[in-house]
Amino acid sequence: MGVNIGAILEPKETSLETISGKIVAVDAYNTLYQFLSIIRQPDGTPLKDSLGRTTSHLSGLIYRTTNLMGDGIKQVFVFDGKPSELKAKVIESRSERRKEARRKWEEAKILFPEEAFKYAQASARINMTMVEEAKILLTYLGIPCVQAPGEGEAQAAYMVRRGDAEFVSSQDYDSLLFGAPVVIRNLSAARRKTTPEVIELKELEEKHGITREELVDIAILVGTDFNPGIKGIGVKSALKLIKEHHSIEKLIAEAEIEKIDGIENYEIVRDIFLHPEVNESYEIKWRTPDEEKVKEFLCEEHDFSEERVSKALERILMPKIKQQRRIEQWL
DNA sequence: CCAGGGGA
DNA sequence: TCCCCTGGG
Repeated sequence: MGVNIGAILEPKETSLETISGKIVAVDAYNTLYQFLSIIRQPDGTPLKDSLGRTTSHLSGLIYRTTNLMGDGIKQVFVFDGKPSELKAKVIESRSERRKEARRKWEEAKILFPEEAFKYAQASARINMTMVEEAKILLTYLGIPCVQAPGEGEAQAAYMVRRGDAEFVSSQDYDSLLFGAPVVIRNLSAARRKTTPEVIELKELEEKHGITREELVDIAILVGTDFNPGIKGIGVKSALKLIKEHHSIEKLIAEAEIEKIDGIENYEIVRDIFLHPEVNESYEIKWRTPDEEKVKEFLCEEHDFSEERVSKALERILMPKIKQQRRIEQWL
């Protein structure tokens, strides 16, 4: 998933307190996928309501969003639009991979139960219903949703560039290529073990002495969702090549690479990252959460525990009053 | 993933 | 308070 440039990045640890009061543009698809693949029983079965409908994505959403809201973090969810036709190959191969994983999952459930979970994870797929349900829940929570015409990460990056948000929240790095100044990873509830970390585009450029255009060319050499990349070239060697030659054109001209298999369409891919299609007239507005609607949707329709949902909602309606009391007592 | 309880 | 574990839907 996404582009594999992690090895040349140096994420900096941060904290929820640092992010408090700031706006985060959340890569919705990435987040939902994460929930769907991880929130499962040991045998790989996702959470389901009494009618057998999957609810893992809703469970993840309600608890995390309310936790972050309680910590004073504002979220706007950005949803994917139509995928580029160049993604057809990737989509096809992912679909194949999932089919194979599903088969292995069924097999493992009987023969190697301890392996079942990982195959279930690999077979996870976000469908249209899940996306619609997520939008409904977020709307009831008063969290704005922005629809991208194309790539959600491109839209989120644009929103940060415009100053409408401070970070893109995603586990993938693609939004850096789309020009997001700051990406935040591991944004989750406070008591998790993993700490949130930020990657700044400017720092990355300065550290390696490259421009974003060059970074995009590095990614193309390695492989993106829009092209396979050159076999045998990882991010380290791609960085070295581009630092030396500055562009794929020159790299080819100077005959440094023998075959261009896997990067034939590099000009188009480059254009996708540098000039993506975005919606410029979105509206971001936070509303007061509709407690009753949230409870109706989650508890009545999807069998969530009313006690748990109420507690989650309390976090947004009384955000961190405890802390204030403690300070008052001290004074 | 997150909630909540139990034990150190 | 922290860590670990189990269940959540």
